Amino acid sequence: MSTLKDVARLAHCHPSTVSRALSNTSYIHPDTRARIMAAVEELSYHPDIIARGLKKGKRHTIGMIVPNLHITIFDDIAQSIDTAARSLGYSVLFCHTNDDPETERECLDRLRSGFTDGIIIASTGRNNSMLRDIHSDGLAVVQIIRQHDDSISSIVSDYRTGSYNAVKYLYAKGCRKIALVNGIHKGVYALSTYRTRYEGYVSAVNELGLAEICVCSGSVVNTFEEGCRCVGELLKVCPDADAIMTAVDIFGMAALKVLRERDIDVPDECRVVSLTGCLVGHLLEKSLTSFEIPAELIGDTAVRMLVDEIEAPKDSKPEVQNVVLPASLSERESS
Amino acid sequence: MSTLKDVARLAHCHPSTVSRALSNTSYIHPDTRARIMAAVEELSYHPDIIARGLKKGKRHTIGMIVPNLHITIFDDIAQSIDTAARSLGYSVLFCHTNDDPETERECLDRLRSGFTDGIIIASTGRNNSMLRDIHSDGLAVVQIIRQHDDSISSIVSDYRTGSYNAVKYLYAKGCRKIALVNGIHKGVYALSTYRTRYEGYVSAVNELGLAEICVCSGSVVNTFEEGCRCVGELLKVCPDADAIMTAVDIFGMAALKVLRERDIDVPDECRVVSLTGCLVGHLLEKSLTSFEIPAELIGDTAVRMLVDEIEAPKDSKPEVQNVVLPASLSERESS
DNA sequence: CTGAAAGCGCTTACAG
DNA sequence: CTGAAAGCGCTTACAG
Repeated sequence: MSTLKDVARLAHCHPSTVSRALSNTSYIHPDTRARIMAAVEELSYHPDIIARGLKKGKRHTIGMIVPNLHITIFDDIAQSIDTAARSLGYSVLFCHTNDDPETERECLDRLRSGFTDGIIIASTGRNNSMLRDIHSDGLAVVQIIRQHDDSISSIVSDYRTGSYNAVKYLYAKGCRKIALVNGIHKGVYALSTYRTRYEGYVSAVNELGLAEICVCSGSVVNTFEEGCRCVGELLKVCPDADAIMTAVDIFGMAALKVLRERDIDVPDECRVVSLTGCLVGHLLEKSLTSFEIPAELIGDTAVRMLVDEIEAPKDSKPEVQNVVLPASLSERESS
Repeated sequence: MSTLKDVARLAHCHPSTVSRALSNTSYIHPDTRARIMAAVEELSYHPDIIARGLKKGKRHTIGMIVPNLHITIFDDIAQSIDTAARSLGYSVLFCHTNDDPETERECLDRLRSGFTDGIIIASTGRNNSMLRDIHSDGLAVVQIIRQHDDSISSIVSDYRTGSYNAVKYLYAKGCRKIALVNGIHKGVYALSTYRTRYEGYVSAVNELGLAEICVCSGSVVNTFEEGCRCVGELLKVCPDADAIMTAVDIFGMAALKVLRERDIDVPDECRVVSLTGCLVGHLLEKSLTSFEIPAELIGDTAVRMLVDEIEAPKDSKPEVQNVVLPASLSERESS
């Protein structure tokens, strides 16, 4: 690992001259420049961007905190954040929390300690005051997928309308016993994504004069097994449900699995729709109708908003923005 | 963002004293310590770990370069790397390459520029000399899943044996027309993971006196669509194949899909086995028999090996280690 | 027990 | 056009 000094020594000039030559920040005599370039080559010198950041007060790194990658929308989001960040000259620090507030706190603690210029987070909502702290301490923050704090920018999808529309869509297909398998939507562990989906569902169902049939997960992490359990419970309560809406794809996959085991034909006897399309839906043997949340756009926009905030001069930070993107229906075999 | 200096000013002492108090590196008078702690609290001071690293020559950050998260084993590996790194006090910088050598080069260039103490990479194999350069420059490096360079530690699975065993397994089930849908296994874009699988397949097939039926993907990134195309081609060449082995799960899913479209019953008329289990297999409507590669163990071990190398004193770096882990058969509905 | 100084690898006014 | 100095936020011998 050679340093500026090493290059300077080899090129017979001052480190500051090397710095200037490499950053193209002032005119350098061609001979000097040539000697410097030769030395850089010879030592295969790579400037230490972090040390540069120390001086400039920038790290060129953003933190990304997501719950979990496995068959969730977050794997796509993570990739699009990485791509967008790289194109703007930023690196991304990856943390996953499994939606455990304690882990989340740990991640935030690290990221605030000089590692990043800003943070993109899909949070549990249980460390809001810490997040505000970090934000007012000078780090840029953008919430994605879940908005827990009005004072911090966010970019989410309109889950309520998605859910509402899903009921209407299924009703139009002739379904009259439309069930919802949801994430946790009440109590301390409730997430707004599930609460709003529940509300959208209830309002549509009431409007149409249908019965409310809803099973809510008992686990913070949405697993396949928990999905199977919920669908099983649902079919106990309402064995002749003719439609199942699931909050997330992995629950949708659980529904397809359980219905197949019970020899209930999809979609003829029971239709299945997922409210969070994460690209897995169209790969399934029986493909899953989903409301696709625009993962790539969310990642992309989040990075753009974050970097805008990071790079704005201290006295003219951009205003808090709360972006809401619609989900779009992808109709497939399951409905 | 308050600094050591701010704390010192408020606590009426020297910054170096604050530093010592916080790092517990020498005895501090209780009164002084109390004043310091109060100041830290009041300013909600968080030490800048990166600046600390500058002085100490450590970043406490590792880079992770993977091809692609989406329905691959890399989402599990990424999570386990994150978990293991965090537990050892390291953060992880995330990059994905889509197996594009140019992107990979870009990622390596960033990571070597002072961002990390070491790199975990599932590489394309087309930037080996750069990787060696980085390694001899003093950064720790560990290869995962794909080993392209003997001089750098690695941790992979025994793909050849996995593939060989899969043929034997299918033969024992009565299959006699066993096909392989592989990733790119020859030419400049070939990866050893696919080459060795091909070799294992060929040697088993020869041993058993069966015909070789192999279709190889034409795309660097293993997509569902390409999988479908390959399976389609395979069924043209050999319409009565009674077993399909696929290099990766997403090809396995493609096989299930195409066979269903053609009304070929799985497993009665044709069995399907994936050679890279990535946890998606058991979530499918018709679950997918897979050779499970121990993703968690790989991530975990990779971090441990990397950190060992990072933290070893300069004159006693650990020897190059090439770890090979077996894949284990998870028998499911598709076979 | 604690202060003052030097230094990690860089950048950037300030001179000349 | 380029050198010398100061400084980013921290740590750590060295004194006292």
